[in-house]
Amino acid sequence: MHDRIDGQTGYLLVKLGGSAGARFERALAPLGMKGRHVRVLEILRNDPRSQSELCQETGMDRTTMVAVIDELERLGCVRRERSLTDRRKHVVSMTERGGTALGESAVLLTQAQDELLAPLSAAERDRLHALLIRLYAQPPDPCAPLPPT
Amino acid sequence: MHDRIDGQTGYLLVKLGGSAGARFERALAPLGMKGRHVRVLEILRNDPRSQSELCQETGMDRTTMVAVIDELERLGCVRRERSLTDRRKHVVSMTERGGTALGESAVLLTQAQDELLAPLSAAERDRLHALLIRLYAQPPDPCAPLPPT
DNA sequence: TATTGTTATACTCTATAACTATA
DNA sequence: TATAGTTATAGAGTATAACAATA
Repeated sequence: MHDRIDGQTGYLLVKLGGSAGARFERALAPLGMKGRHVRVLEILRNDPRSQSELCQETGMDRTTMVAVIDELERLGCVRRERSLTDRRKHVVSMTERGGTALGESAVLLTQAQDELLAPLSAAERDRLHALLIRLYAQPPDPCAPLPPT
Repeated sequence: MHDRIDGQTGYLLVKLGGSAGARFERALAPLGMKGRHVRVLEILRNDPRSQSELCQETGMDRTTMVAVIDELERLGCVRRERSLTDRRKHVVSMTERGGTALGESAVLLTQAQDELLAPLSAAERDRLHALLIRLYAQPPDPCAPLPPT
């Protein structure tokens, strides 16, 4: 009796998620970026988006998005322009420098993930991935209102 | 090429950890408690501890611990007393009411975990648990400096 | 001097409300 | 009137610095 919550699967997930998140943020620090910047750049890789579209796709608040785009602009990774068709909108597009930063971040993040998953064999990683996908795809309460990293 | 970070195992872990954490916090809300209160109560279940001992065992900052103990005291779950042997220390002990609250929280958290793991069979849950334990026990950078829930 | 607990303070992240300009 | 973006502001959560009491 008296199952301690600490040590159970759900809590392990919380703790590992937290430490994985911290690990990824640490990996990105040399670029002066955080996870949320990368997530925006990944969306912008193919096509420009308005800020509100970026909000919808990331789940971020629009006031947070203003700050994130400000920071990406300051880093030279992104450009803001008035939309010609709807002058209320800012079209955000990725610059060449943004593409470079995105590539660098992918390298750093992949490396950090490899370190994180180092204790597992390739087959075990695949099994873990498959199990997590199953959890993530859960229909009721589908992990929707996520604290965005 | 161009592996998107989104969708990879490490990022799944971050997202699932976040949503699992939110789920647990939501489950505890009816008790007026948060995860960190439960973690402290679990430690106090067997023996009283000083605040600094609680800090060591939880990884929480001592200023944060002051607030957490304040809140638990206000809920009547915990009692602060001067140590007789070292009058600098506050001995924190769990009250009967704290024990009741801990029991209730265990029920709520177990229920929340069952919902979280619902998509998996019992065997799959065991496999997931085993994989997470392996990751958690990782020697280099052992998930130590964790954002405490 | 060092440690325990405390307070005041600051910093990050996030969200709410109010404003502007456009539609 | 509704929407896009912005600003100011406030609320959690956490951490740093300074302080009082005690060792």
